[in-house]
Amino acid sequence: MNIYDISEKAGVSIATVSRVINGNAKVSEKTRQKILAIIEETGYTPNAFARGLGLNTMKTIGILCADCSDSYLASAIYHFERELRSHDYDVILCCTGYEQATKEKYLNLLMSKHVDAVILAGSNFIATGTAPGANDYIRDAAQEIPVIILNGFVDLPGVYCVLSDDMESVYNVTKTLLSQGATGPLFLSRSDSYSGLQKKSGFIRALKECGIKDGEKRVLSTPGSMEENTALLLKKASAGLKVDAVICSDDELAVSALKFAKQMKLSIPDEISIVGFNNSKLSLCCEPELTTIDNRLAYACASAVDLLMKVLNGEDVPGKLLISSNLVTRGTTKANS
Amino acid sequence: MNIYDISEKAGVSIATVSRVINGNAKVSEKTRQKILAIIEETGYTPNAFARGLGLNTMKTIGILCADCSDSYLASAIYHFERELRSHDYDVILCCTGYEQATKEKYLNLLMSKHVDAVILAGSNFIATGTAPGANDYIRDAAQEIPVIILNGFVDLPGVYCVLSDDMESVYNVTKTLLSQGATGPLFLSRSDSYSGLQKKSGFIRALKECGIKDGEKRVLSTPGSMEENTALLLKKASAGLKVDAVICSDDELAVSALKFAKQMKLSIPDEISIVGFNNSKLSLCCEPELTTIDNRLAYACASAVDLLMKVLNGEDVPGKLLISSNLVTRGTTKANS
DNA sequence: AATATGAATGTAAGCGTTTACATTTTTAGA
DNA sequence: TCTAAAAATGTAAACGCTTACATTCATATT
Repeated sequence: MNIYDISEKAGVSIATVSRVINGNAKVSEKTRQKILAIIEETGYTPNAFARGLGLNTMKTIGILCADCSDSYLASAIYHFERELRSHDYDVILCCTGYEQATKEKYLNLLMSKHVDAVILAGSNFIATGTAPGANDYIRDAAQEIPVIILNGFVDLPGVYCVLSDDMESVYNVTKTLLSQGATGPLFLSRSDSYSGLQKKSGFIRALKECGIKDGEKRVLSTPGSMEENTALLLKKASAGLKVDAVICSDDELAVSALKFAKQMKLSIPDEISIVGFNNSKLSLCCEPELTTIDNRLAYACASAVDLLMKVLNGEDVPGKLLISSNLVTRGTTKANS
Repeated sequence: MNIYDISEKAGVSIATVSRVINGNAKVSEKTRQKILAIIEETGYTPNAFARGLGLNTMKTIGILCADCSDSYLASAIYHFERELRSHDYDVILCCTGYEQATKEKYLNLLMSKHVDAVILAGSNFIATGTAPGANDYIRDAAQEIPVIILNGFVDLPGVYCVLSDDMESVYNVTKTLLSQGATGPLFLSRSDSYSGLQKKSGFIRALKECGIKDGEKRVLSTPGSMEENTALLLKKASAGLKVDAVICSDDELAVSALKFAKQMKLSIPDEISIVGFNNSKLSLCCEPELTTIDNRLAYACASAVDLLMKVLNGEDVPGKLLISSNLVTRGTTKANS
């Protein structure tokens, strides 16, 4: 069943059928109805390949993420998909893992499939080290199609970044904890991703303003499993590091901190405060429930798609969009007076 | 940059270039190398649409899931994507939500994009009620392309189901709990999905074998949020229902049960045992950590993709593949003697 | 050296659309 | 009623590939 079959049944040319399908050219109401009826009746759907060949677009957006089983990224993908589909775009998904070479490979793969744009979900796509040209693969891609980055920032033409103001939110919550009397604040982070660095610098700035100089020493980067994280905290504490407030770069780390506090028999939040990040489901599963920074992912994703649609429409948009976060105060911090 | 450019540079015909690209026909080693060098040098990638048009396949599998932010489904998608990509297939993702009409709509949409097969991730794609023809949309799709169902079963030609043996695993764990002396077992479930029903029947069978007749009364279906679930349990308990063992159809429900136990000041696992399902990250975040049924999702997904590849190769494969689960015993049940 | 055979390569049709341009039909104004 | 302009429709080329079939070239056999 192809466009010729339809045109034959309708007694018109394929051009007319095509025009009805695409709805962008004039067709008399009578023939339009007739053709629509036949399409309906036969269940005809245009061949997407042929269409793509002709138009050189397939209304498809590529999403790259390191690991879509990560709850944060999974949520991001969920929101992206919903938003994009509401604009009639398909989503092709690519989980790259965390290796640079793989990221580049899959980005190129998506490019070769002629996606209309690509979304890099997660700040890990941005190299933060000093390796020169580590972000070239993004620059190259952006020369051909729009590139959207969620929670990362690089200043390149054709790259549009949507990020939560992590620095600000960590700064604020740290200030709050310090003002509540904390003297042993700690920042627990997973890696030096772009957003990790942002958060860290917010933390350090807050410390500095309160007269704590060697903030760097109060930043802990930790590799992996919940157990390891808890163990690391225990080790530091037994080595004499005072800990009465832990700000974490995600909720899972906060759970590690929670376990640490329980093992140290510290009462929460009186003797120790804990703050998570992302307001994930996890934050509701703990005892007590986690105070956490809600970076409004759904809103960020919707904004990103909005922005992308404008770009695809040729409108002028800024290369950077900052989304403000909310602190959700629950059981692991003192109520603010 | 297209195949003509390459053929010109190489001084051969486009057919030869095509043969080199596809590697399925004989080309002399000398020309092959020459062409490969030019492809490498120019960075040429074949146009996927044109290719699709010619082959009527785009090496793309559609994955339908209700909600990819659900941690179980997110993991499933992650594993599917990895496996499929290792076979050089792309994944186009579709989150349908839980409404029947939307599921059908998106399935049709994927069909119209000429995906090579479609994976329905999650038992919620199977109607368990008595509505006649509720699964017709699956039957129709399966007439055109292979349909893989994860954790659901319908007996239809062209439909291949990969499921964990939920009935068996719930039966086993229930028996164990009963043998450990539980007299107030409860099955906590989210809805009457296919796998929900399987689990339920395993529970009831175990009860029956131990002389508990009205097993149905010990099955609780609960709608939604963690709070509501906990509240429901509290209500039942205060209405006099004895509860000393809760088997849950997912880990999140188990967390609700955990909260219930804590509020009732029941000691875990001495006065109450709790069993979750899926062995998700959540199960490690609780205090104590959850005993949970590991349905070996990664293995199931890999098996499903294996099976799919065979189907696409025209090999004969069974329509049902059962994956056995493992009980992971942690802090919420007594160690088995 | 002539021929048969098989390997390597080329030619051209086809895949199902979109769309610029050409043609026909309709409409409106005189 | 005739004509000019506008609207509707048709024709055919293009998109970039795959592949059946045709052709050329190399090799082995006699």
